[in-house]
Amino acid sequence: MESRRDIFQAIADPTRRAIIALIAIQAMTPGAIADHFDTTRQAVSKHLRILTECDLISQNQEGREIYYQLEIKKMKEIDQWLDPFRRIWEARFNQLDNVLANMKKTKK
Amino acid sequence: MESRRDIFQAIADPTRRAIIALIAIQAMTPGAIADHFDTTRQAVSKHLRILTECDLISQNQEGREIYYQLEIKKMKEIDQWLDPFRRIWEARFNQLDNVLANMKKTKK
DNA sequence: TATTTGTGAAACCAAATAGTTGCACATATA
DNA sequence: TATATGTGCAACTATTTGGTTTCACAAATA
Repeated sequence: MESRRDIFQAIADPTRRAIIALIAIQAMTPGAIADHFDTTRQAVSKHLRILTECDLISQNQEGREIYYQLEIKKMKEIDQWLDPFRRIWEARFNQLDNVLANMKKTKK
Repeated sequence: MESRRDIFQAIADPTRRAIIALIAIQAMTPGAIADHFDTTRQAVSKHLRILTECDLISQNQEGREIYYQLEIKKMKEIDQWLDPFRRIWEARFNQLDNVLANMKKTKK
């Protein structure tokens, strides 16, 4: 039923964020990933499904083992969403810079 | 009861992301914000409550009107979470750079 | 071949979520 | 003062979520 998954919804869950961080270093099998958490392997499997649905991760079958890896380029979409806000906080920072510069001038 | 809110959970909802983008430009009242959406004012009010709980927005009362504004510095936390991943995709990009450089060399 | 291992999927469940309607209350305005 | 306006909060509801248990099945291994 869930046709289109959302990245932001995907990274909302702390376990999924941990999975992302884990497989960012190197591809891992569901079993190996599950060993890092308190939940069952099946719960991890569901998380992997959700992450796959929004293309944040991809799989690579080797025999009966399936290695999941992070699709790092998909993470860029979050970065892109952040971009206009980044511009705002950089502007604020520059304003602060000006304030400091003026303080220096006044001191002189 | 909701002790600690999570930024990632907060930005998971598309309406909340739209609210964030809206008040990033300038502070707005709940009524004015609600005019931009199909939902009721009360629903927007609940979203504002959630965004407030994780310090993504702050309020400023003026008479009977309450102006909500984005706490841009809180957005930086998302940027910081992204940081290790950013390092990864930049490394990939550099690798690609090397490939291109080598192709040039070979061509020569 | 029989068994173990690695995996996904279905069925079920408690809790959380996003929305609604209805209310209370303070601040403007007539 | 009476009324209109701006707001938050409580109660209720349908849906989604993250988890579990149980099962099916293919690939290794004895």
